[in-house]
Amino acid sequence: MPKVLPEYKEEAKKRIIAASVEVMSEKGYSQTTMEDIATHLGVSKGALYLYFKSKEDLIVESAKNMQLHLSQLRRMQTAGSSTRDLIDVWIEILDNFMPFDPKINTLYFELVALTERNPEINKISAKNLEVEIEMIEHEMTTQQHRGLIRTDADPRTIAVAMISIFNGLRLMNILGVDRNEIRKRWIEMGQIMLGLKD
Amino acid sequence: MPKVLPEYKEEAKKRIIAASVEVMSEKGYSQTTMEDIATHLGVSKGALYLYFKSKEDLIVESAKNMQLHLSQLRRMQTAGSSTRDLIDVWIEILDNFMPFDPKINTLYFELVALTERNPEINKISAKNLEVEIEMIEHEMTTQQHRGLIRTDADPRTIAVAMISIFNGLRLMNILGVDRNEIRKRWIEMGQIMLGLKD
Amino acid sequence: MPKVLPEYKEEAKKRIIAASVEVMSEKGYSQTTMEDIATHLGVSKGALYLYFKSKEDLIVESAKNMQLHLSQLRRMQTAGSSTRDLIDVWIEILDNFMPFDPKINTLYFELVALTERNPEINKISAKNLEVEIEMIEHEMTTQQHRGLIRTDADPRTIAVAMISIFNGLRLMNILGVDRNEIRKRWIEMGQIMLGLKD
Amino acid sequence: MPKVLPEYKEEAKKRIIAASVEVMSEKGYSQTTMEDIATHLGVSKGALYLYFKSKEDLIVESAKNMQLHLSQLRRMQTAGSSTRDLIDVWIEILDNFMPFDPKINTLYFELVALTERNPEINKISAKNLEVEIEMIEHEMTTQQHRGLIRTDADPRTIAVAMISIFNGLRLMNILGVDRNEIRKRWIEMGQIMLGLKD
DNA sequence: GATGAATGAGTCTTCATTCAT
DNA sequence: AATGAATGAAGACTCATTCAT
Repeated sequence: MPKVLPEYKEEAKKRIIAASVEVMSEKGYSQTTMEDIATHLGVSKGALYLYFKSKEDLIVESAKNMQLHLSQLRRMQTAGSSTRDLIDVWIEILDNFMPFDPKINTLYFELVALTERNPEINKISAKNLEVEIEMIEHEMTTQQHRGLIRTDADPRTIAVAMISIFNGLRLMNILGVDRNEIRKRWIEMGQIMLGLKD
Repeated sequence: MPKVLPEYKEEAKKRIIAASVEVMSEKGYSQTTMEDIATHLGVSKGALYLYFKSKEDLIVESAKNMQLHLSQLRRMQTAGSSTRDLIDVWIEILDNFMPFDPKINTLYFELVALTERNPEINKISAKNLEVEIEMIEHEMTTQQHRGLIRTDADPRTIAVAMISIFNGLRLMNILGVDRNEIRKRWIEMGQIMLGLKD
Repeated sequence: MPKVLPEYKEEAKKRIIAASVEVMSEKGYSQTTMEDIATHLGVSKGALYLYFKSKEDLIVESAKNMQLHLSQLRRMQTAGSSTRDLIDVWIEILDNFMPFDPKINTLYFELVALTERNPEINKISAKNLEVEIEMIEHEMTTQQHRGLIRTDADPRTIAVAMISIFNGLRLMNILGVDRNEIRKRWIEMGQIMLGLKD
Repeated sequence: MPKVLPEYKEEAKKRIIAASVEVMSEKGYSQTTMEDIATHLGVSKGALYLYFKSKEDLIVESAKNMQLHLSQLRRMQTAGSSTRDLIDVWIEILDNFMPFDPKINTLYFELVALTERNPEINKISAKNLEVEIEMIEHEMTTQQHRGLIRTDADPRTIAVAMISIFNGLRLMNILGVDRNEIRKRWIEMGQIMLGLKD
């Protein structure tokens, strides 16, 4: 009587994606085999194909999943208020969303790269990016009106700066730059961008 | 009959690396086969093994080669002088070193990712990055002494910002952000970072 | 609670065989999976194993089932009488037993082929064939005595001819020979074989 | 200097096809793996892919190859002359072209079946068949003019009869009918069809 | 130096079959 | 009786690598 419970199927997919991301983080995207993922989960290879129709499909879903982290940024934004120092929000963004494990950031770049050959996800990612920029831009506009940050800069530029710097620091993390160094520079770059220096 | 003339051998290697980068830009690193590269060059697969002892080896060399572009940045720096507006130097950096072809930037990320699993290149890249930061930092210090840029920021922070932003914009290029938009934001970010606003 | 009612079980088997033949006609024997058959029936794969202990078993039963069509030929024979033109009987055999759908004839050949690797069915089929030949031979003998067909031919030869031609025309159907062309040739071949010309 | 010598490549393909037909005759088309064929040839699996881009491709070529036997029938025809009894030509056709090995005939039917799902070969086979019919038809017409065979039958019908019977007898061979029985019936059917009785 | 040919380990994918519920 | 889920043994195909010529 019970047809496939969608919840169960979704649940299983999520677990597979999680395993997939874990293994890919460890071995690298192109070195990861279906076998690896299955073993990691303790199931048979065949089982993976009950939930994803191909490796490509699984990778694409995993990639979409990683994007989520990025787009969760938005939740943070509205937390900013006059009562808290704005720079604290800036700092929290790093602390909450930067995976300081180089393997994760490496995988992030691998999947972005993958994206370039897969128009479908490229579109999604591009859309996500735009939404993100607009979200931050909107927030910056608000803060400008409140007189809490510099008003001599296009709020969109500040948004683009924040995201670019964040991703640029991922790369530095991969290349071994120290976590504290990254954090310190992130903070000072924030002060400059937001105009909080002096 | 003398041993292989080193010059010739080096010449050949360079051509292979160039072909390799070209093909990888087009098809993606993990999709590129030795066959592809050989075909692109019009030689046999076997020939590649006369110059590189494995695919890994070839890729590593190709990766090193791509880093060059980045490290050429240094040449630019000393071009900055009081007679020219500093922002022009900043702009030239983008114009000269940003490959606006998403495929190239994608490959750049793929190779950085590759790096993470290959300690050897990771070390080299890390070293290159550090040299670069120091170079820019030194330049910024000079400019601060001349009073041409903001003095209320750690010159190393400015260096890190420049590089981070640059790489962050590579990602935006991959995700389809318009070239003009990127250029426009780069300029304004430069003005902010260097303290040239108003 | 009594054992499975044999009638029910037989009923179910028949339905599965029918579905199996249908699907195999469409996709070809070797391309047909248990999944296909189950889906076609709207049951689970596991259910098939309640009635057949293996795919091989199911196929063998399906093959036997197809042979039936062939052996039904016998019913026709006695229909021939002096009052009706014998050629009409000949024609009816084609009209009643030739499946003009190439897919069916293709499956017929596939199953005959399958037979060759399965001694069990091969024996059965061989037996069926022999029975058939004898049946027709007997009929032909009767007609010869009545003086309704040529008497200068071994009645068994006529029987073999009828069956061979019938099967040879299946092949022509598969290769796209037009239905009317086939029918027309069948009739003239009948006239020749039975000696009804002029 | 020597690019692939087409002769060599063709030579290799032929050997592979021959092995393929041999193994398929033995194990059946759908049970034959690339591994089987490679092993039979004493080469690696990979080698097969140097000559055929897929198993499908190899099978199709093998199928085409089998058709050749059929279409060689034409060579026989013109051999018929008034000086030799026509029935001898008829007999030679069986003796030369009927593979009395049930395995071969089985494979023949399997490949015909395969054909039905592959429009490309189906077209070729249909064309071959038509050519064959016309060839025989033409021959029969000639013989009719010479007064050597019955003139009260459409020569095309005789052609269709010959081919149908031939293929129908393949099936009997598969089902275990004795070689001598087949030969005997073939001869008498020939006499009837050609009108050589009495 | 260069190549055509061959290799074989590795990978994805399919599918008959089993089994707990 | 029936099913959803899982299994694992194949099997097609790829590709880095080797090597005789």
